[in-house]
Amino acid sequence: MLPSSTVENYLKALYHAETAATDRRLVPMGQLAGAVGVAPGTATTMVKALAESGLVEYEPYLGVRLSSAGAKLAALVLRRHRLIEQFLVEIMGMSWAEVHEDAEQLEHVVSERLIDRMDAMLGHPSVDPHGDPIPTPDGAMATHSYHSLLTCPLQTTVTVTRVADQDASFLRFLEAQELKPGQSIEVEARDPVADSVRLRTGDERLITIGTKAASKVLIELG
Amino acid sequence: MLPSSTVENYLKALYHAETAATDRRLVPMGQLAGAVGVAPGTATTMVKALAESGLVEYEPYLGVRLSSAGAKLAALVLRRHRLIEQFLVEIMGMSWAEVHEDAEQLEHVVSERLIDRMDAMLGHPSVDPHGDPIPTPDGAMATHSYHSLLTCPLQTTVTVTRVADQDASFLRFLEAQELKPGQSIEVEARDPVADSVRLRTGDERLITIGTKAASKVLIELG
DNA sequence: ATATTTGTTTTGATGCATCAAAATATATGT
DNA sequence: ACATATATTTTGATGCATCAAAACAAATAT
Repeated sequence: MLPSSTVENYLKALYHAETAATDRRLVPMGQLAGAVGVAPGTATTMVKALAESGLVEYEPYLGVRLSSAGAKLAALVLRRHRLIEQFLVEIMGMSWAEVHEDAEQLEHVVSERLIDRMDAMLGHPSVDPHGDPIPTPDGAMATHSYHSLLTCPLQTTVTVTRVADQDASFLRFLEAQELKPGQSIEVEARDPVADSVRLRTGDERLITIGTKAASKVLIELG
Repeated sequence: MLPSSTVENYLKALYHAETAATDRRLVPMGQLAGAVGVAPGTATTMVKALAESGLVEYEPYLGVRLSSAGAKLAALVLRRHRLIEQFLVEIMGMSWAEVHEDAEQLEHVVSERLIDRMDAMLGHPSVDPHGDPIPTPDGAMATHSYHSLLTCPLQTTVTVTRVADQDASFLRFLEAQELKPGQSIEVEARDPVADSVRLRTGDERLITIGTKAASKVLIELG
């Protein structure tokens, strides 16, 4: 009855695809297949099985979306993943850049008991090291909507609160540039032609990053 | 190239079967199948595949034994298992009675990085919470030979050093009776007819346990 | 020594997750 | 609107791990 790692991974990928999209359309098969890392036909087959179990709604040729049961399950996988990341960083002293792959494996095998223990040791955190919100045990997740370095006001002090990318080298870059969640910065200027954003960091250094990178750094004002 | 959880479980079961036996004969298929929890035919099939990969030596109808490569791999799985158990008890404050199943799952997915980190946090322990020795990263394991409460001298203070059973209720019993590794006791008397062993615990309580249970409590003198 | 019991291997099949390539449907360009 | 390009589904097959039951071998009993 309990879903296999494979099922959990499909649901997680769908969850990410759905929340990454601005509108709430169906996720096309190709995109899902790409996210999970399988051939398109494999995703079709799997999605039909998931629809059979009531975890997704599938519209042939159009795409797929999570059912409420599927969304809840996805949230619980995300809860495990994010608590594990927080644990690896806070308790085990690992770098936020290197915990993703470990969490990716562990999330499918940790027992509820163990997750509860981690949660308690961490003081029931609401976000993980990347600022991603940690769903509650019943699958509810705070859905804050953020500004990014691309959309926030200029010349205003803002605080990095979340980083929407798990790539290790990008995370190491942010760490080196003092752009981890919690740190304060200011956007000096944006240059659409140069496709760049200029920042003043907390320690008054000026750095310039591309807009794609800037869009992944989410902030809140103040 | 890396062995599946299934392979790791077969090797682990073989390792346990081989070290549990006093002589060093082949492990019969039925026993292996039972230990792994599969039908006999399944074990035969799997063992032939393992032999193909050079991890075991297989003698049809007689049984199977680990090759040196297989023994090394088994030791590394045991290393992961035991470090995880020690971690769950020492760092996460879980009970020694409840960590086995969690470790059973985690041992197949923890990365080397994570295991090394645990090892360091624990100060490179040589035994786990049950007193089982932890193999080194190159697969070497201290093979101490122990007395048990069945074989040790009477009226002599001994120290519990290892418990050769992972059953949660047995472990809880030992804990309640102050018979965990490290605690000092004395064997008062043995009664072969009653199939029992009478003990005086550290706090001078007298308790009587069966010989089967007594044989699982390993001790050293002093 | 032969029959019976016990243990092992073989056989044929199943479920899950996957792929490549063929077939089909949808979208796009001019 | 039609040809072309792109995306999706089907089809047929594969690998791994498993089972049940039939066939077979080894040990045991009388």
